[in-house]
Formats: sequence, C-alpha cells, structure tokens
Amino acid sequence: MSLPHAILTALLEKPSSGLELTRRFDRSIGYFWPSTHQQIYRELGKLEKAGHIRVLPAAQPARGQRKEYEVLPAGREELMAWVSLAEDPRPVRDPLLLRMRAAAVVGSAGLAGELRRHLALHRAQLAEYLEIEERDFPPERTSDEDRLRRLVLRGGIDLETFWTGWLTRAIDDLDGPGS
Amino acid sequence: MSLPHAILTALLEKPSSGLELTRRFDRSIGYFWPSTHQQIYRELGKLEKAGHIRVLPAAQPARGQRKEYEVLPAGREELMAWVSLAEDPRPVRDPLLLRMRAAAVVGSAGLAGELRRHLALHRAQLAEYLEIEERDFPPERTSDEDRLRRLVLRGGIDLETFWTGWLTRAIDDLDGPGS
DNA sequence: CGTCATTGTGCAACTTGTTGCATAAGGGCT
DNA sequence: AGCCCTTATGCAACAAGTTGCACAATGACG
Repeated sequence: MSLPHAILTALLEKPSSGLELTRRFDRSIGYFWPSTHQQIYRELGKLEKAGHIRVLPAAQPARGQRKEYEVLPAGREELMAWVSLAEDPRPVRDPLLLRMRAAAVVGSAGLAGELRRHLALHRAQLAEYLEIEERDFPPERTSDEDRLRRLVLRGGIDLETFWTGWLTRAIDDLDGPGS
Repeated sequence: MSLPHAILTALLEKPSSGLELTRRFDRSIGYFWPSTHQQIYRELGKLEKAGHIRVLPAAQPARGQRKEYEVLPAGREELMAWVSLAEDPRPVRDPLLLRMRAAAVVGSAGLAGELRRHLALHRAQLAEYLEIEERDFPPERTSDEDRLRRLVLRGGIDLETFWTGWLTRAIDDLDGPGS
C-alpha cells in the first residue's frame, strides 16, 4: 500500500499531472519507490475514485489532454495516518545474496564478474546521492522538513555504502584465498 | 525469477518435500528470499513440469501424502547458468524511507515511535545473525562452500548493521534538536 | 469406534508490479 | 494538406507474491 502514499506525498509538494509525477519520481521519491507511468495513472484513478485527490478545474479532460491533480483533505489525513502506522519492515529479498548461496552449491563460476558489476553500479548510485547531498543540503539549514528529507537521503547513502563495502570485501575474499 | 532457483538450491543441498522445504526456508534461504508453502508448492509443480526436478520414487503420490523431490541434471545446469547471469540489483523499495519523506510534508507525528520499533526489530535480527555466525562459522574453516555461505551471512549482518546505525542516528536527530 | 489435532498438499482469488501497446492532441516540416 | 515527433493518458495481459481456505492421511485420545 505504498505507491498511493508516495503519490499523495508528491502531489502535496506540488500538484501535477500524471506524466509530471512520473518524471519527478525518477529523480526523488523514485529512488526508494520506483514506479512507471502506467502504474501511476492507474493509481491516480483509484485515488480519485476514493476521494483522496481531484482533478484541478481549468483544463478540460480529454484523452491526451493533461490533467492536473491536487490532494483533498481526506487524502492528507490518509497520509498522516499512514506515517504513524505500525508497519513492519519488508522482508529482505535479494537475488544476489541468493545467487551467492547457490554458488556455494553449484560452484562460483562467473559470480565474481557479477559482483564487480554490481559494485560499479552501487558506487555510481552512491556518487549520485552524494552529489545531491552537496547540492541540496548544504550544512546548517535545518528546518524540520529539510532535516527529514536529509535523513532519507542519508538512508540512501548509508545503504549504498553498505553495498559497496560488502561487495568489496566479498570480491577480495573470493579472489584472494582462491587464486 | 528467483524463487525457483532458491528452491533448486535448497533441493540440491538436500532432497525434500514441500513442507520440509518451507521449514528450511524459514531458517536459512528465507532470510533473504522468504516464501510461503503455497508459493513453494506452486513452484515445485512448475519445476517438475519443466523437467528440472522430479519426485523421488518409493513414496507413491496421493493427496496429503508427502512427495520428496530431487534435482535433475537440467535443473542443476539451469542454476549454474543463473549464478553467472547479468542481473541488475532490484530497485530499492522501502516504505519506511517513504514514510519519512511523507512526514516532511504532513508532519512527523507518530514517526519516532515507528523508528524505535523498527530499530528493535533490526537489532533482534542482527542478534540472530550473529548467533548463527558464531554457531555455524567458527573461525578458520574455509572450504569454498563455507566461505560463500559465510559471505552471504555477512551480507545479512552488514545490512542489519546499516539499519540499526541509520535508525539510531535518525532517532537522535529527530529527538535532539526538536525537543 | 468416532473425532480431533497435526502434518501435508494444493486451489482460487486478490494485490502489486511489469511489459507492451493503443490512442489522442499539438507542433514542426515539406 | 500529409507526415512525423513529442507529450500525454491509459488499457490489457502477464508475473509474482499474499491470503484464505479446502481436502486428505495419520495418529492420539476418550
């Protein structure tokens, strides 16, 4: 049940059309809840039917005609409730760890290459996050909203740091004693 | 496409019935690819039809009668291919980060409690992993298989360490300057 | 003997996310 | 006018995971 809330959050920050939302997802909320335009349109429809958002007047709706949505009070309340909800962390589900486990059974041929490839990807993501931090969060601007947004970004940074660290050690461990 | 491979891995370690698999998942592979018995039965059916596994003879199959499966050569080859496959990391999808982001917009009431609750859960998971490490991986037993399995476990440990660290800092940051 | 809990297998419906494609308006180019 | 590219909305089919329940065999208990 996260996508509708992600959309509500984005719409509260700024009323938008479906495609605009999709684009903003790509460079902010999408970092930890990616979504395609198809899914977003589908969800916008549901949210509208539920009375959580509505189409801004001014633009008449026709197919291929942009529709701007804004959040209604009911939507905001729904979102507030969701923030304080008790919801357990999702179970980890990681194919790379699984493949490493499989490699313990059928041999690790080809695995090291994958580890290096993933390491490069995670390093790139980490660099991207660090750039955003530098650009959008210069030291000492601490409104409540900024503190929270910065914490979220820190989460991303720390997560990628974990991956790069673990992958580096894993590659060393596989290469080292083996060859 | 990970669940079938998880099952192949588990069956290679030891031929099992559906329920046995489910139980072993709960305490090993399931740590990073959880699955229910329903899903496992469904997937066993598909794997059998694909010729990757087969029912061990000896026990005749009837509803409510246990069926032991074992991996066929084709299944092993499938698994080996999968290990070296190029497969990108799954996109991160984390509701807690999303909720924190939402809190930046609608206020962080109730969020701190959730952070503390998650911290406790991650600490518990970390403790469980550390216990397994101590029990199953005493220092200096380095067959290739053990090295790989230990790396996987290390992944889990490092991941939970990331969470506990980040959550601790986040709670401090929210509590501290705010009150 | 009946029935009741446990073990084991499995179907069906639903939700969420993915992939591929269809449709429509508008602007620029020839 | 005719064509094509971009912007924009959206449907449909599929894949994967979740939830709830049904059915069958078996052994324990009264």
